[in-house]
Amino acid sequence: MEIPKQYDPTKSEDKWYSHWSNQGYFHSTPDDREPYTIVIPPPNVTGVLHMGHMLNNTIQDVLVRRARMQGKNACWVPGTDHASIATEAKVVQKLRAEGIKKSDLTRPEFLGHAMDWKEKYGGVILEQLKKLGASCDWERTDFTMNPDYSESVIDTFIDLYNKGKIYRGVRMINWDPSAKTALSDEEVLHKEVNSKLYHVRYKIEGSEDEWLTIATTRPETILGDSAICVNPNDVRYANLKDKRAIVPIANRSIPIIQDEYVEMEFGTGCLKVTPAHDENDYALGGKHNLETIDILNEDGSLNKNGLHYEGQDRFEVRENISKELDDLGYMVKVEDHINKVGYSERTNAVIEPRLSLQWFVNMKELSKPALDVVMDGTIKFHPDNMKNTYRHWMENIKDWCISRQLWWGHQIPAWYYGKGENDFVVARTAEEAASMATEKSDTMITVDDLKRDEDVLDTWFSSWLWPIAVFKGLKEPGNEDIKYYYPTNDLVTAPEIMFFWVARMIIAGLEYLDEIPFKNVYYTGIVRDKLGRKMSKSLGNSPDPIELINQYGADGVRVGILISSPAGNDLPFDSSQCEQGRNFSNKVWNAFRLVNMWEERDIPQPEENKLAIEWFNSKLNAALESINDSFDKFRLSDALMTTYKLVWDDFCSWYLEMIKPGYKQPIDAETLEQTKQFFEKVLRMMHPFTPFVTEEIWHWLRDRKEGEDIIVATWPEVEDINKEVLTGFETASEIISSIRNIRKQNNIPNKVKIDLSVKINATKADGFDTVISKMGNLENLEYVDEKIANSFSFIVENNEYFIPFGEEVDVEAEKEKIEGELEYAKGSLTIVRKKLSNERFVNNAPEAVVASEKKKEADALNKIKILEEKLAELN
RNA sequence: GGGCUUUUAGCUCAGCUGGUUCAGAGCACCUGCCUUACAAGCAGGGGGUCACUGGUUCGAAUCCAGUAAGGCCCA
Repeated sequence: MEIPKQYDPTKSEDKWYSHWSNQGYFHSTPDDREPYTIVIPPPNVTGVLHMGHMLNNTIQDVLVRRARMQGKNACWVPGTDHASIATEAKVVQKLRAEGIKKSDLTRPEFLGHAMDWKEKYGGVILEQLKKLGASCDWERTDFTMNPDYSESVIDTFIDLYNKGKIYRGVRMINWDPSAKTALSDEEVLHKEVNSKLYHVRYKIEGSEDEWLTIATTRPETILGDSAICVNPNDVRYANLKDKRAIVPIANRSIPIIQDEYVEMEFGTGCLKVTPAHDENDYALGGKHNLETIDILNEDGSLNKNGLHYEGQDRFEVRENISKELDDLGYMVKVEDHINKVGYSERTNAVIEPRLSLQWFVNMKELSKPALDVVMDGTIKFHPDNMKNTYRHWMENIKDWCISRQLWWGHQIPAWYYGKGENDFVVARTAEEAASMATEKSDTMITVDDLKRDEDVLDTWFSSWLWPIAVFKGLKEPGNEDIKYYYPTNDLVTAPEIMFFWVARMIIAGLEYLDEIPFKNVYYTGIVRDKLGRKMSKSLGNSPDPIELINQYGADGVRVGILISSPAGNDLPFDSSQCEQGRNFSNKVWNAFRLVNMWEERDIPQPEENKLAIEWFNSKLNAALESINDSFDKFRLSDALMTTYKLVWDDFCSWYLEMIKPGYKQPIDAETLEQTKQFFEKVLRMMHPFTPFVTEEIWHWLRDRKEGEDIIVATWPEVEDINKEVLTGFETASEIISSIRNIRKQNNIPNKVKIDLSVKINATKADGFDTVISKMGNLENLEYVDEKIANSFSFIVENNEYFIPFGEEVDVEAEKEKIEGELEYAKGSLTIVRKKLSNERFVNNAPEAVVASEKKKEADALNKIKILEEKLAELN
């Protein structure tokens, strides 16, 4: 059968993926084997696969496939999260396009639309993962709003509430005026922006023409001012004590207070205090008992406290009011200023600090044990230094705002029966709530009297249960799955998810199962483009992963993405890396074509083949040992690079060339069999990285029975490594390279056979002569006692090698070359002698080091002698 | 402003407890080759004051201090 010269991924990828799937290799059920479990960081249902997912899931698949081959019961649980804000925004947008307003729908109607949307689009990303080769257990695919999962989320809320770890209260929260919901601190991104610092003067109450000047970046909030604050140590403003100022435009009188909180150096040293719209001001307001004047509506426009600006957007007002202040003579000056502004992670709207009644999780107590298990190494972070960031956050943890003013999500199970702040109960069902409310209020309350909290829970309040909930560990405590698979082994995620998710999963795991959720956390880097920018949808600088797969094959992309992505380091991505990956597949494919075309014959095994086999066996095992070590340390790109070099350099460039029979010549049976076994081993080692091409070749290489697939083949064991053979080969390869060099420099074609004479000066190195003969295409290899006149020569380990001159030889060029080498040898001699003449070195350095320097000296002297003789001969 | 972290070849990175893996790898680049598995290839080659300054040491890319420039997180 004709086998194409180039490997075509499109012919094998879908075929093998469905084969694996049909054979049930991805599915796991508990048994006697050691489990190896990964839960996928659930991608967002609104998402499409981007390069970050590619990186993340390639890593997980590599880990899972290797574990499976190691005989572990590998289970990779996939799924998605419901992504409250993002999904609700998408659905609202879609409905709007159809002419439907969310406000015209009832909650159940809206949720119906949202669920339809999820059914239609929510699985896209999981389908895309299949293209990548992800060996997830699809039968276990979960979703954070599946009925069982949802019950666990609600139960958790109720439980934490009953334990007093969830409370409801008025706090300053992050308000997203676009999504019209509260956000947690983690969902706010702070960006540095060019803005302005407005210097505005306020008249001192009761004075003729006495003023104070404040500096603010937000002049629109002036209408919500309830005080001016100065530092009591600020002599400039000592005269303002106990006075009052008049807010411009609003013409309200406000107190001038003193507090050391104010930085004297910043701005003018006078701070306007707006307790309703700034976290720090809110604290000051509480301390000094100030009025709280809220000037904003939930959509970011001004309310009636905004006076004639009512209804205008906050940013319009900023423009307009600064003009008005200027017109009225209040604006002293406007300076350029760089400050940090918070943006909504999801909608990119500028966040408003807003005073609001929300639900919170008290994090102080919960976080303590979660900090400990990371610091004491019970859970390992890769890279390790991520621990520092984790500790810093955990030690400064704030309460977690978990309510969101949205419909898509888990509706908070709180039921209100009255107007009072505490007139509510937390319960699973309305009926339960009614009886609890009756008891609490001491009056008869029915289901009809109750109003359920409108809000839903933060999506992360459900994803933090992921490693437990996918195994129904809360719904059916102690079931087979949770006992077997939990704690999971490794979690692979991005560093920015550490607080959103990693920390909270650890908290939930310890709180509910009294056990960590995973043993290792591998933090991937951020995928960046060539210019170092983070790949993002908005920049449009991210290649479409599916396109890449079509172009280079899934294997090629997997290699391309892993070849330079050490844990925790950013991954500067360039599609040329995928090209390298594609080339790698092709290389192996062609190695297979070579082996495949050899004709087996019952002939004696040549000496050089025996040696080649012995050498490659040691080489492979040495590489395997190093690859295993890299895997253990989660250094996947190192593991891949070692594999890559083993396959390309050692297996293809050296081993196959060493045993390759002459053109149309047969190969002995023993060598062929051994070679196939080697091939199978390297394929197995490659398989986690390049699953498709290895499965394809695996089946070409031999006839396989049902179930003999590489995906379930065993990971090779490290066997004997013969160090002597390895060093012997090193020397031989140096000799072969030197021969090739001489050929090249003197235009001796590779086809032309040449003679090589060897003069042993030191120890005779190795038994690689047959290999050298073959690889150097030698006619004769002989040992001599005297130098060979009229020959090219080179030195390896103090032994001299001679290749007789052909007819036309440039003696001058040869002399020049030798002079160059001589120069170099003399140079190294002076360096070594300088070292050895330093008494303190000789006296203080360890013996071994001194001895090695002495050997260097001897070697250099020897080399100089040989070269000088050679030169004399040429003259 | 606080914490963490990085700086080694054109690019991306290794380099463990200071000294024979000490200046390395892959890619890119240059020069030959369409040699019979592979031009998605083969054989060669060039390229680095290890950010800077000082210190410790017989000896520093490696340890210490400072400086500079980047990155991340938090305020």
